[in-house]
Amino acid sequence: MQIIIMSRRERAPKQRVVLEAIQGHTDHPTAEELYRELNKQGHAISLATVYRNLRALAQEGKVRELHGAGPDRFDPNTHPHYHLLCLACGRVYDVETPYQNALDHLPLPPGFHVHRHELTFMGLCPKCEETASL
Amino acid sequence: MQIIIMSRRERAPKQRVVLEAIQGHTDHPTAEELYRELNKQGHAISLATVYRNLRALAQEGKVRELHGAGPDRFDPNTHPHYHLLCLACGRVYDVETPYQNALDHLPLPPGFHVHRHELTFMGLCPKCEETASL
DNA sequence: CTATTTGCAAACACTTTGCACAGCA
DNA sequence: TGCTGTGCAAAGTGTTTGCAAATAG
Repeated sequence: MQIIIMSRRERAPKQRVVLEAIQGHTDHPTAEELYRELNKQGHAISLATVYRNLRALAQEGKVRELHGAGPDRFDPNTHPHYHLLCLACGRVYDVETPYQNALDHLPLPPGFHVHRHELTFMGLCPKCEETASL
Repeated sequence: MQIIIMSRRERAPKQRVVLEAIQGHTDHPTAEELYRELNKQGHAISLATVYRNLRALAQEGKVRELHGAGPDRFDPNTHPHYHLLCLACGRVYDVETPYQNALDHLPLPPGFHVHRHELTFMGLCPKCEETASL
């Protein structure tokens, strides 16, 4: 059990708000998307603060940054896991497949050391598979 | 010795120059790096043209675009293969490991279709493994 | 002559930063 | 008081684009 005593207000309220917002997502939102969502919900917060807190949370290991074409996306799921990028719409989905530890122990040229790997499947999502011309 | 006969001039000379330049690399250069290299070698070419031709070559499948933190990188090796990103210096290396076809046939929720996958190992390169504080 | 390619500079998309102020200890 | 967090606008980085000039067919 944990007892939390706050002397009244908290230290970095916007960071908590950003973290809670992204934790409500499985769809890997961009900073801009979170910013718009928060303001729509009545939280007065600037885009710069959303960026600052997302990057800070990433440093602390509480969210993960995803790079690709277009703006960076953020993932509240920090467990090792994989993604599927829809080649038609650009959305990023989580993939349940267990982390393939073996891949981190493949033989490599001397001097190289693998900490972990990232695996992204490229394909089509249900929403796009019919429409797809690609 | 090489004898070159051209019917006079060619269609998109700068594109050929860009392609040849990147084909001389295994280190996944950025557009800026290629631009500087070419001009150093005496080819008058603009950065915009380097970008335009790299993107065009990518569409034609003659080079591959790599996204990550910082500027996009370009890879003349279009065969399916993997990369190692050095977490210390940011350089990207090719990894010889054979393409794991099995990964493209893992069970997924209905409606998802995998075309291929991209796998990036994160770790340290020989140049950084000693220096590494990370 | 018409279509394509290029350079240049401007525009653009995304992200970070300087600074002044507000909030908390 | 002094340190941290925030907003705002400006600056920064990486990339694309409009347009006119050059070049190819």
